[in-house]
Order: sequence, then structure tokens, then C-alpha cells
Amino acid sequence: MSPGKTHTSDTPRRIANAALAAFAEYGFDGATTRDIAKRAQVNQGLITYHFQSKEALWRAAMDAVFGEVDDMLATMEEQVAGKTTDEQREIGIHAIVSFFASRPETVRFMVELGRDQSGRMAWLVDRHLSRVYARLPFLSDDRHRRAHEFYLLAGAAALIFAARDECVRLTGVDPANDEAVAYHSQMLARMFSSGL
Amino acid sequence: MSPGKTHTSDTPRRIANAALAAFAEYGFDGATTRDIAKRAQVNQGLITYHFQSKEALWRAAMDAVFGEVDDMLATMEEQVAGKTTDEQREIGIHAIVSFFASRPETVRFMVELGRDQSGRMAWLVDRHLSRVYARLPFLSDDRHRRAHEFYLLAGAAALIFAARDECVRLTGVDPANDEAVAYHSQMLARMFSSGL
DNA sequence: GTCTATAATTAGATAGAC
DNA sequence: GTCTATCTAATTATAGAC
Repeated sequence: MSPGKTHTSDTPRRIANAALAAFAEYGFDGATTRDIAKRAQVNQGLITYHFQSKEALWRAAMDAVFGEVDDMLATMEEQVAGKTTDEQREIGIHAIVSFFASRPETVRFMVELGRDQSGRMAWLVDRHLSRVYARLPFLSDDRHRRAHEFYLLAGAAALIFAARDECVRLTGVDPANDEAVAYHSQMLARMFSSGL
Repeated sequence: MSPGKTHTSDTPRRIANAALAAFAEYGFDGATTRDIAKRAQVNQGLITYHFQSKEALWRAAMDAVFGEVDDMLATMEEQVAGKTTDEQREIGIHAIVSFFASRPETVRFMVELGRDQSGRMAWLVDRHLSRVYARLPFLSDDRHRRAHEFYLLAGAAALIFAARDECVRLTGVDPANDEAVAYHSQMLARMFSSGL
């Protein structure tokens, strides 16, 4: 905590985090800058001051999520060093499932942009997703196989958390607790290792 | 084709189909009734006439998709009759993957409603999803296990198609052709049968 | 840097002619 | 049943005081 003048306002960060929560809940179109301002406890005008537009704010929010993705990947790479491919896969899957459990909105954004003419999908792929895609150590090197493995894994890992409330109502099971996360991760790891 | 008077207007059906396409592309909030009217080649006022509100129109669109889901399930059940559980699973997975490839918006709707206070999620679960969930023959009977299997399967089966354009840009692989669908289905079936 | 007030646009829904 | 025209409300973005 630097005292005095050195402390620049954390308002942009607060706004970006509020935006992330709002976009996660309502999607890009459903979220409103007024609601975001309210969540961040500032007025709406400040959003335009710190970010030029709703879309620029969305990009800032994406930078924030994928910052966390990078942290997760860095931790994973440490844990994975020197391990066999099988061990790498199990560790990696557990890390990914845990991440999706804590940030279920991540896959929500991917799905929301699946069909997209706004240019946001292209931005997200070029700026963040392609880096993540290249960084997963335990996926196949074959181009086709890698693509299918990636989406099999991401979908299987993430959907139950992205649709948490629905899952609760549909099945009576709440996936958002440590026990359920471990169970999900275990099942997925077993499927992935034996099925390839 | 019934001639003369017997032919009632198919306008409501056209509107519902246009709405389905629009909701799939833009989400509930992003889709506009004006765009839907344009797609259905009618004017906007007719939407209010045939459906009372945007939300009622959305429900009609959901009824249309899940009508197709029911058709898919009926066909699956025919093919599956008298088979072993392993065979049932392979047939079932292929049917599900093919369906998601042809109607990738289905899982988009599930994800969009994952966190939802509007009441649409509850409606969709009670009206359609719970029936589908109960109808899958090859899932475990254990309540917890069944929930995780369902979302593992649905996510793994659907995401690559729901995020098709993204997949193309990210991986260079287009999942939306018969060969890719068969490949995806094969990988998923192998994972699912050996991993349980 | 933060606020209030408002402009400009667009949304869903309505009214009423045909 | 289908259309045109319009209302009301909500949205993003801007202008300008402090």
C-alpha cells in the first residue's frame, strides 16, 4: 500500500470487475452500463471517461478474466514440470475444472460469441484464446485431433458450472462445492485418459 | 397441401422459426422483434398479434426446438431397442452429437439461462429439459452420477458446434461437416464407454 | 477524476386503418 | 390477419459544472 500521491484510483479496475460480473450474468447485450456503474458504485458517466465505449469496457473485462486464466496456466505448468503425459493430463484437467467452477462465465463468453458478426469473437480469439489453446501441454499435436480434444474437454469441464442454477433445478445436484468439483474432475480425467 | 379454406396461415410458425434463428444468433436480449419480423417477412405488429410478448415468442421458439429434440429421442429409442447398454450408449451419443451439430443453438440457450432471474430458465427446465433428462436410457441411475454424466456428455457433445465460428478461427478446423461430426461422436463415445 | 443532466437512438408494445 | 404509424421507456454516449 503506497501512501499519498502514489495511489492512483482503482476505479477503472472496479468498473472492469463490475462489468465482468454483469456481462457474465446478462451477456453483452443484456448488460447495461447503468447497472455496471451501480455495481461499481460510480455514476454512468465515469464509464465513458475511463473506457470509450461499452465494447472497450467488454474488452477490458475479458483482459481481466484471461489474466486469471494465465495465472491458472502458470500454476499448472509449475505443477506439471517433469511429470509424465498421463500425470500432466490429470493435473491439467483438475486445474481446468477448478477454474471453470470458480469462473463459470468464461465458457459463457465463448458460447455467446460462437456465432458473431460484431468482431468481438475475432478479437477474443486473437488476443487471448489462441494463446491459451497453444499453451495446453497434454493435448494432441495433430491439428484436427487437438481441436476436437480441446472442445470435448472444455465443454465437458465447463457446462455443468456455466449452467449451475439449471443443473440444480434439473437434477437436484449443486455442482458448485469442493466435493462436486472434485467428483466432476475425477470423472473427466478418467474418461480422458482411458478414452484416447 | 390442402387446397382452399383448409389452409390456415403458417405465419405464426414462420415467425417462431425466425425467432429461433434470431435468439440463437443474438441471445434473448440481443435479438430484436424488428429483426425477427424482417426474417419472417412480416411487419413487427404481427408479432404482437400472434404472440403477446417477446417472452411468449421465445417460449414458442423453445417449443419448436424441443419438438425436434423429441423427434431425435424417439428415433434414438427405436434404434436402441433390444441392444446392450454399451450399444445403446454408442448409438445414443451419435444421435446426440448429430443433433447438436444440426441445432447448435440448443446448448446456447442452456448456457444463456445458466444464471437467470427472469423465470425463463425455470420454465425451460420444467417444460422441456426435465423430460429430456429423464428420457436418456444410458445414463446412470445414481442421482449425483447421472447429473455429472449428463453435463459431461452435453458439454462435450455440443460446445464445438455451439462455438463453430470460434473453432474455425482458433483451430483452423470446421466441425460442421459429416466427417467432423462422425469423428467427434466417435471420440466422445470412446471416452464415455471406457471412462465409466 | 467525478458528478448531473441530457441528447440521440432504439427497443417492445399499442392503436387503428384496411 | 396484416399493415402503417406512433407511444413510452430504456439504452449508450455526450456536454459541461465542480
